Amino acid sequence: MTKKMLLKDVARLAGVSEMTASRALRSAPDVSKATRTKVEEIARAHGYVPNRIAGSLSSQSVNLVAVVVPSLNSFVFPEVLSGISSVLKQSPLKPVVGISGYEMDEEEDVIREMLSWRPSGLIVAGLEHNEATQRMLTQADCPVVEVMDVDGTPLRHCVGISHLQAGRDMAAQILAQGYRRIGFIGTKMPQDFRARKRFDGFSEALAAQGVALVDSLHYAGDSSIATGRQLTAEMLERHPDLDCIYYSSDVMSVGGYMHCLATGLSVPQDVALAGFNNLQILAGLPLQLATTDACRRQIGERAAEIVLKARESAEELPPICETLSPRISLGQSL
Amino acid sequence: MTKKMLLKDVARLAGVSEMTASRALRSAPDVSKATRTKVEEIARAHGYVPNRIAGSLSSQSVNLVAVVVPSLNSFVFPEVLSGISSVLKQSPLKPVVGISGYEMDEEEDVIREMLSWRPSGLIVAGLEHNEATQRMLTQADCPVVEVMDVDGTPLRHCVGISHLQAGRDMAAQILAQGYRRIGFIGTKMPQDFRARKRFDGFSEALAAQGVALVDSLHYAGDSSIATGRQLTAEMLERHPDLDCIYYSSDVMSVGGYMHCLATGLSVPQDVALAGFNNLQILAGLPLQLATTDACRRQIGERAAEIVLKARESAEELPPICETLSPRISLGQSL
DNA sequence: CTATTTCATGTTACCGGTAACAATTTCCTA
DNA sequence: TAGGAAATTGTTACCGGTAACATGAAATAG
Repeated sequence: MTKKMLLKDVARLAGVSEMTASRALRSAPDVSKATRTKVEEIARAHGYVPNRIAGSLSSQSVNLVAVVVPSLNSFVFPEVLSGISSVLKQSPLKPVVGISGYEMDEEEDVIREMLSWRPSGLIVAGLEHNEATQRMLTQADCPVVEVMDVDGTPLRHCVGISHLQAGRDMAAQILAQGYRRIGFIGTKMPQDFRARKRFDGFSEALAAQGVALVDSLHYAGDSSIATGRQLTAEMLERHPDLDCIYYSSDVMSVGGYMHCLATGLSVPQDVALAGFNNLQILAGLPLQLATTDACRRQIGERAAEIVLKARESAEELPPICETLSPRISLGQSL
Repeated sequence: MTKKMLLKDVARLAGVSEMTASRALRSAPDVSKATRTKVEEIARAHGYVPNRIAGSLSSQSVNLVAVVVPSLNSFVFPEVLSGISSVLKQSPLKPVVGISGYEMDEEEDVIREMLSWRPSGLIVAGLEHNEATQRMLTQADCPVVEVMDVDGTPLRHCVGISHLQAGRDMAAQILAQGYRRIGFIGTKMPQDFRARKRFDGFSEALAAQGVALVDSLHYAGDSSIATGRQLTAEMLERHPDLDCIYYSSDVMSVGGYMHCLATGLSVPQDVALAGFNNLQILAGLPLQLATTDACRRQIGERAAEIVLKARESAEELPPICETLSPRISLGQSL
């Protein structure tokens, strides 16, 4: 109705000072029941929406936690987010998401933008950042938690799994099952450091057993079922004798499985398949595909807990680095 | 290094006034090349991150566009978001996402929170909001665009498709193919108004041709391939003679297809399947499933364009309501 | 060489709340 | 019923920038 309701308008209408109105609306203590009710009523009736910009500037506190992830399409980050949200719900903090697009410079911009709002915490995927970003994160006056990955040097707090080890472990499983003619298919490979680490751990562990990768494909584009299928077809055409393919993501291994379904190859008899992440799309397939659970939800939860703990403690929290243990499930495809 | 760099610190170090430093960092006009360079250098060297809270309070402008969607898990909203982002990239505006969880009261909270930051625009999925939310949106002093759906009364601007019509159209296609024993499977049905509308349009159009739905399942939980498979199994057990199932989402129809693969039913000979959204997961399957493209990306783009246009125009933009035309693709499953 | 612009920089006030502290009122207790 | 603690409300200053206007310096004109 009216132009803009300000706190002073609410206060005037309620016949109290701005300060009292402010306290009433924030349900701060030291306001009489009667006054509080009256102020709240008036505020509601007039659709007053407090200006948090002013409030935050004055109180020097912002109830937001910045969360920076590479992408929302990949099926993997929504679950991290959901872990974060569920923990933050017990607090006044709210998550705000920024997308870095697997690009360090984009990440720098996004993080600068988020920090410029002085959030109460920052959760960022990955340990790899450009120099400017590292400076910002080090100097940020809020807790910073790097998540997903622990292979590297955390700036301070860190929650994740070792992707190198995940790659090695899957290699061990695959070797244990007797496969020897093995291929690897990955996406976003120059930019997705974690996929890269899995690849490194994987091929290293194979090599340690005297097994060389027969073929590997590093596709620059996004992962999708369609590309998984496409790349699998290509690889199997080049090497019809492959007995196992390890993918950088479940999305891709599902694509590989679709190729097998479409061409009548039987899994794992003709070719074994293994992915990574334990995505929801694996559930419900006719065949259970091998994968590694990346503990995504748990990572989100722990990261949020660290932010909360840091907020509560008076002095700066000592660095925390949590390494979670991903679980491999062999399913029926290995 | 130092505690907190403020603009005044940068200014002092550069030997200029705060105002000049401010202008230099915002690349405002009226600053000499030399001064600008110097200020920028000092700011960068000391890792100065401007305080946008203060800046926005003073300039009464916030370069953020609030985007409120029900969920990020459903595979459908990331693409809307991506349309929004791509358009906003040509402007200084940045999207900020909020999740309403298919709950009107949660939506109210999220929208209040977002509006309290005084964004330059608000894009919200759906036309259904509780009363308090409607009031807020009406009184908001920024352009508000309701997206995805046009079946209802937009508050002001609106971009979407008619889900009622989408349901009717799919019914027509299914009837045209000669199917008569038809079932429907939907999820989130009390809360997902758009799925509900498709169902209504669908059954209405069938009824108009004298065909009654043989069975329909309204599942409260989230849609997933696994539940799609599960519910399909249940429905086919109850009604082995069904010749076609229409799902509220492609995720579910993929689940149905998985059931058929697993049990040896052939699609569409034994049972025809149709979904909705034209999600990316459909690509790469051995069989192309029938679906309706919901124009998600385009919806995001147009919504963002409306926000930009409203921002540029001096007076308030007249209401815009754009109805996009979803395209059905029959694929090979009908 | 002075008057008039133009360009670059500085000054002042204010954005809309809230912390900190002061003042007032209410409520007890002796 | 006075005196003091407790509960409530008000006053003042300030958060960290930026708009608007004022000022000073350099450039162009006559």
